[in-house]
Amino acid sequence: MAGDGTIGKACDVLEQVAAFARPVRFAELLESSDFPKATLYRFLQTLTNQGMLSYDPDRQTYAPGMRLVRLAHAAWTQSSLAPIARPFLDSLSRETGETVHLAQLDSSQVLYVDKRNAAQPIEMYSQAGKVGPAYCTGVGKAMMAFLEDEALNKAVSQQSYHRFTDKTLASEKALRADLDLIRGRGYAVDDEEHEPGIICIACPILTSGGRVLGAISITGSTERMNFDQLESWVPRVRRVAEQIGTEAQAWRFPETRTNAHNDRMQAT
Amino acid sequence: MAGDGTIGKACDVLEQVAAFARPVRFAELLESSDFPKATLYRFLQTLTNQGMLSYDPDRQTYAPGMRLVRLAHAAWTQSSLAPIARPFLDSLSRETGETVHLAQLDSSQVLYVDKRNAAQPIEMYSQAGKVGPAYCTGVGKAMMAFLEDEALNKAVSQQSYHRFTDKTLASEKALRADLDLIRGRGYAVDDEEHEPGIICIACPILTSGGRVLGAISITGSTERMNFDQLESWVPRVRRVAEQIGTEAQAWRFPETRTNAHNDRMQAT
DNA sequence: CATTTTAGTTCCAATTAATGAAACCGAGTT
DNA sequence: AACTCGGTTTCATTAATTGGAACTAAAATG
Repeated sequence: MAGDGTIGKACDVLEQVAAFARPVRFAELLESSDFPKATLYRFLQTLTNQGMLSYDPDRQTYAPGMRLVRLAHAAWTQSSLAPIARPFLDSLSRETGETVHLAQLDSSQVLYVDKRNAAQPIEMYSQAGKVGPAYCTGVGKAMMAFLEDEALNKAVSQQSYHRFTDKTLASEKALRADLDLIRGRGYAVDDEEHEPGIICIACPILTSGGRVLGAISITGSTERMNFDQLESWVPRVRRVAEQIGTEAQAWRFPETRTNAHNDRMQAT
Repeated sequence: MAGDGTIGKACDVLEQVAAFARPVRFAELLESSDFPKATLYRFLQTLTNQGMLSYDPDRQTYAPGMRLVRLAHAAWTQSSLAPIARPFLDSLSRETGETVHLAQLDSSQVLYVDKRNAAQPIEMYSQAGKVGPAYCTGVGKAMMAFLEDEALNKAVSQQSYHRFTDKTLASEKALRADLDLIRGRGYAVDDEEHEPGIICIACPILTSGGRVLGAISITGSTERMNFDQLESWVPRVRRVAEQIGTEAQAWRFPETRTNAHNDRMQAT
C-alpha cells in the first residue's frame, strides 16, 4: 500500500501476519509477500523482539503479539468514539433491547469500536477491533454517504463488492444510488445485504461542520421484527448520534481542517 | 528499551505516545524523548501516515491510532488465552457472581485480556488491553511466583514498588517472601494491596511442564465479603485454571522451548 | 543408508534510507 | 517592527537496510 520507508514496510508485514487469521509459517508469509527471503526474515525477527509479533518456537509460527493489545487499549481510550459514546450506547441498548453497534471508518473498512449485545453485558475486544465491509453494512453506508467527494470516491472505489446475499449492492453504481438516498433521508438501512435474516438501521455521527466521525446502528433479525419496528427507532438513534457528535467535537474532534500539515499527512 | 534499528525506535515512539494517557503535542513528546527534533518529527509523520498514530490537526496532538485496534483484535484472537478461556470465565462468573479477570504477563506487567463484571459491579477499571502492576495484584503475583529463576529475577527487578495503599508490598524483599508463600499454597491473594477495599484470589495458568501462561482471579470488595468467602472458591478457580492450561497447551502453547532460534529471539 | 529437497538462517558488499544541525516559517507577543 | 515559540524543511553526513547467494538442519525420497 503506502511505502514510507522501513516503518511502512514493517507495518505491511504486521498487517500481513494479521491477515492470516491464524498462526502462520515463514514460508507462507514469504510467498504472499513481495520481500526477499532475508528481508522478510529480519523483519519478523525484529517485530518478534519488539513484542509486536509472537513466535511459537515449536510450530515455528508467527502471530500478532500481545504488545498490540496493550497499545490498542490506549488507542481505543484516546482516539475512538467509544469512551464518549458509552453512556449513550448503554441507554440505547436498554431502551431497544436490541444489538447496538458503534463503528468508525478505517481505510475504507468498517471498524467496530464498541457494541452492546441484546442480552449480555459488554465484551471488549471480542467485538471491538473487528472489521467488516463498508458497502453492505448499515454503519458503513451511513458513514460513506456523508463523506466529502474526494474521500467518498476513494472509499467507494476500494470496496470489494462481494455478493454476500442476493440483496447485496454488488456494484459501485448500486452503492452510489443507495448513498444518495441515505444522504437524503439521513439514515442508512441494511436489508439483509450482508447476512441473510439480519437487518439494521444506522445513523452517521457528524460534527457540526458535517465531517464524518462514525456511525451507530441498531440490528435485528427478520424473524423477530420488521423494518417498521426498526425504523421507529430512527429518531431516537439520530438524536443519540447528534449528541455523541456534539460531545466528541467538544472533546476530541474539533472542526478546523485543511492546513498545510493536514494536506501532507493525507497525501499519497 | 531494546534498540533494534529503525523499527525498535518506531515502537518506542509509539509506546511513548501511548504512555501519555491523552493526546499529546509534539513539544511534549520531544522533551520526554531522546530523539532530536527532526528525527522525532519524521517518525511521527510516518506513523501517522500508517494509521498507527492519529493526528488532530487543530490541536496538533498525536494519539495512538485506530489501526492498532484492528491489529490488536487479531492478536487477541490468535495469541491470547481469551478465546480458549472464554467458556470457563463465563461459568466462573455465573457461579460466583463476582468479577473475574484473565491476565497474561507482558514485559513484567499484568495485561488483562478478558474480564467478567460482577453481578453487582463495583467501581473499578480494568478492561481487555489494560495493563496493571504485577507486584501488587493477585494475577501478577500468581504468575510471577511460578516463573523460572531467570525470568522471575527479571520480573521482580522491573517492578516499580509504588505504595498504592498501606498494605502494598513495596519492596523486592517483601514481594519475594509473598511469592514463596504463593508457590507453596498454589494461589495468590491480594489483600487491598492495589486499591483499598478491593481483595482478590488468583491462580496461575500453567502448562504441564510448569511454564506460566497466565492467571485468573476472582475479585471482591471488603464491604460485601471477607477472605473466607473468597478463598472458598480457590479449589474451583484452581480447577478452571488447570483446564484452561490443558486446553491452551493442546491448541496453542506446546511445551518445547530452548532451541537456538528461541534463544536468539529472547536475547538483548 | 545415501541423496535430494525443502525450510529456515546467516553473510557481506552495494545501496538506500535515516539522521540531526541548522535554517526556515508562520502565528501570536512584546 | 522585532522577537519568541512551536513546528517544519533542507541537505550533506552517517548508519542502516538490502538481497543475492551461500549455508545448515531436517525432512522427504530413492
